[in-house]
Amino acid sequence: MGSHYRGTEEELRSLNTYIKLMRGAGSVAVRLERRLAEAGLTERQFGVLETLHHLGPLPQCDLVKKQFTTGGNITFIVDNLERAGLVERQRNRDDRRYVTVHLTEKGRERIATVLPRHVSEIVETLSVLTPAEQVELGRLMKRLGVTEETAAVGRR
Amino acid sequence: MGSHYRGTEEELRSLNTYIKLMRGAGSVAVRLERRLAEAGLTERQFGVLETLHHLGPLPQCDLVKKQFTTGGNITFIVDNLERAGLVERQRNRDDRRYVTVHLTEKGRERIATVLPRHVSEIVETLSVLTPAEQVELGRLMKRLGVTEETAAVGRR
DNA sequence: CCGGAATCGTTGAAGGCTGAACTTTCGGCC
DNA sequence: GGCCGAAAGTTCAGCCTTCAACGATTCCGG
Repeated sequence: MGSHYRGTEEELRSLNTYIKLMRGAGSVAVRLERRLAEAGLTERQFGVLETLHHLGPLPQCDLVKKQFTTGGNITFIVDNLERAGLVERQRNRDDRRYVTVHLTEKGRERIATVLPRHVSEIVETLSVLTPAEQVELGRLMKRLGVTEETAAVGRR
Repeated sequence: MGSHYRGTEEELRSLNTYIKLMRGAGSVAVRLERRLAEAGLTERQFGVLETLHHLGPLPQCDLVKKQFTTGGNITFIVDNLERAGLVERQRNRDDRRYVTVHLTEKGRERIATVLPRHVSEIVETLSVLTPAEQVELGRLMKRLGVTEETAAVGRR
């Protein structure tokens, strides 16, 4: 759809914005994922660790809501984090349907070192925009994000 | 990283913008992918068809550059498009390393019906912003996208 | 108290993406 | 001409994601 679509002015403007939006967001995402990969974490894995870090142990259903993903996916992610020794599962005693996920000591250390680095990477990435521009970008993107029932996904 | 990160004002601002950026971009992408799926196309498949539609037959290496993806991925995408009868491969006679991909009649029909629908979906999605806001968003995202060698990806 | 409905988590199939190793083919340099 | 390196595609293993089907557990209305 690059530049060669013949259409109305409105269409060309929208397409142009759309392309830049997707390319830019992809560029930012790839850059951050690359840094996380160096620490042996997926973006989603990082998200789960970070949520547990700030909110404490949570059942998987809560992680589903926080991470905007599916139950099967959380099972998969927690499987991998557990295999890496970063979290542990614990069946809830009161309501045996729930499985509480909590950080291990290793998980706490990992997120404690990765989080600050990740934050500064984000700051650095966005530093090509002035503070006012960042606020404006946030405002515009929020309007785009709230569209109807499109709840899913925080990456891609 | 939702709202509970303690840091400098700069960090909080950047994180806030980052969250909204990813959520918004994801929301837009999911919405559009859903519509393409109804037509039996992946976003990447659509991208390849659309490129061939506008530029004519191309070797796969050119598709790699246009679609910002990897060689293995293009092979995979073209495999699927070929299996669906939408494109055909043709080994180049002058330089037998190249494989030229061209649309079939079925592929031409498919892209001819899907493209306009996709464009209007984009227009509708972006219509929550005023024309001026769209231009501004494009300007900001372009600055974010051009960062260094981060060439990859047009989605996520 | 009991049976259906809802919730939580798991599983497996299917699809897509990446990166690295590999084959084939071509170009250039001696 | 012959060899080396570069380029185009392919293949494969590994990972991530979704979706639908399923078992386990709890809730709730009658």
